[in-house]
Formats: sequence, C-alpha cells, structure tokens
Amino acid sequence: MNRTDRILASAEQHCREQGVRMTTQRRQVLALLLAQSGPQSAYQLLDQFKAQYQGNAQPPTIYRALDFLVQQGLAHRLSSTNQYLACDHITCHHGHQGTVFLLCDDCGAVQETPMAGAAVSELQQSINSLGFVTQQNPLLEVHGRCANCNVG
Amino acid sequence: MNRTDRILASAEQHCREQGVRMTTQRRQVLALLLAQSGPQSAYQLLDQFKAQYQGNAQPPTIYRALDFLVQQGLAHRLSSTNQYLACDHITCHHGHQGTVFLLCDDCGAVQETPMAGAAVSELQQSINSLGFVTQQNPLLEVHGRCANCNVG
DNA sequence: ATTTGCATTGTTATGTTATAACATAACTAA
DNA sequence: TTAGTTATGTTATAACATAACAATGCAAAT
Repeated sequence: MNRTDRILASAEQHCREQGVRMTTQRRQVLALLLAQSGPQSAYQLLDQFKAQYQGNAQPPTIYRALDFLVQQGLAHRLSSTNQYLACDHITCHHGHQGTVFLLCDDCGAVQETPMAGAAVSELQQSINSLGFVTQQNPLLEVHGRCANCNVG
Repeated sequence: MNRTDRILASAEQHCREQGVRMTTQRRQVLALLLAQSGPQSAYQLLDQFKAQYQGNAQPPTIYRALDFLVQQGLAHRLSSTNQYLACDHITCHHGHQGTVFLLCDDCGAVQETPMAGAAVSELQQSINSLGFVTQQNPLLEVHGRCANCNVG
C-alpha cells in the first residue's frame, strides 16, 4: 500500500468516525491533492479533475469537494494565495491545535509545521479573555524564503 | 484635531521618515478606511472613492493605494475575507511583531490584538530553525463569534 | 530653468477566483 | 417504499485582482 492509498484509507476512517460521507468525487479530489507535493489552485485541480475523472466538471464540483475536505481537516486552504493542499498530518492522530505554513515566495514550496504548544495556549487565552469563541484551529500563513532558496 | 486627522498626520509622518510619498489618492483611501470601524472590500472602497473623490476611478487605483498602505503597515489585508482595514496602531510607536485578528462570522466585526510576545518569539524560533527567512510580521486571522454575538 | 529619470496615475481590457440558484439524483433511515 | 436529507449537475454570473501600456507629475542633477 503506497503513501496515497494509506492516507486515503485513513481519511475514509476519519469520515466513518465523524459520520460523514467520503464520496467518490471527494476522494478523487483528495487524491489529486495528495498527488502533488505543493499547493494548487481550485482551477488547477479542476483541470486535472476533468482530465482524469470527469471531462465536463464545473467549478462548483471542485469547490464543494474542497470545502468538505477543509471542514473535515483533511485539506487546508491557504487564503493568502488562494491555494489548497492536503493536510500533512492526516495519518497521525495527535491533535492539531494550530498550524503554521511557511510559504516560499521564491519557489512556491510550502512547509507545514505544528504551532508550538505554548504559543497556542497563549493565543487561546488571549482570545478567550476577549470573550471570543473560535470556530476552527488557527492557521498561520508566513511568507518568506525557504532554506533552499536562501542558499542560492 | 479629530481621530482621523490625528491618524492621517501620524501616517504622513511615517511616510516622511520612510522616504515614501503619501499622495492625495493614498491619503484619500486611508481616510476611507479610517471612516469605517470594520473591514471593507476593495470594491466597496472603490464605490466610496468614486462617490467622494473621483467618479471615474478604476480598480487599479484602489488596489495600488491599498498595496502601498499595506506595505507601509498603515493598513492590513485580511486574506481570508478579501477585506482591508486601517491599522489600529498607526499612532502608537511600539513595534508590531505580530498581530491577531478576531473575525466575527456573525456580525462581521474585527478586533485587532497584538500577538503575545512569548508566542511571537516561539514562532520566530521555530521558523528560524527551519532556515526560513520571513518577509513580514505574522498576521493571524481567527474566525469565530465575538463576545457580543455570543450573548445573543 | 531644463533635462533626465523614476514614481505615480490613467485607462482599457482581461484574467482569476468563487458562488447563487435551481434541477436532478443518490443515499439512508423509518 | 417512501419521505427526508445529502450530494451532484448545470447554467450563469458575481466578486476579486492584475497585465499592459500611455500619460503625467515630481525631484534631483546639471
């Protein structure tokens, strides 16, 4: 069983546990995300989806699948670049309290790293003290240059 | 001198110090941002700009001014909602290492609060340890419900 | 004062991202 | 099996953003 299949299986498991449906389309879109190391735009995914699965697919098809995957924590949306990628931690079962994405403006690579525990709890505390109730775990997008591109 | 004028003066000062030009258009767009408590979309600003300043203005006019203001730290862009707002701390001179925006999905209100110092340094450390070099200070957008909307 | 170079603005057109709205089909539980 | 809900198909359009090039304005050097 290769990496993609393993992650897909894990995602299906997750959906069963949550009582939500991992449909064919949703699995196909997740598979497309997993086939790439980097983030992709919805329309890039649409093109691939049309090429590989369904020639007449329209934007709502992709956006619906992406919305679902993001809601389930199986994918992330990078709002600063309008891109989507598979969650890097679908198979691990530690909680994801907060996530940091390091976005290289040079090469486009993205590195996903968990937000340090103390930072998350400090954040939560300051949010709570203002009476604010969060809907999702925080996702921080940091732009810059990755280690590779700094060497060059 | 009212609040808006005070902030505008502070912004002009900032630009002089930075050796960049606070032009009429840029000041007008900043004034529009300051006239609202909440965040606004580029096209909302364009409508107001046309109504108040220049009837034939086009999108690039607004986007250029916004880009400038954001670059100078005088305004922020909320990428998760495609909205813009004036920086809440133009007049205060403490550094802005990191900012958290609490976005109420109910009423649309936005609260800007500085990221706690320990969280920022922890973040910086984990970023640095990966060899990543950042271009801007982190800006975190947290969605949820504000204190007011939770009461109701 | 004049020139030169650069930053800013004007203008047209178009590219990109995302969703509304309604019809149809598929699934699930009673 | 049927009724309710969830998901998908389809058309159209809304919302967001920028490319490209022309014209103007500003500011420093001569």
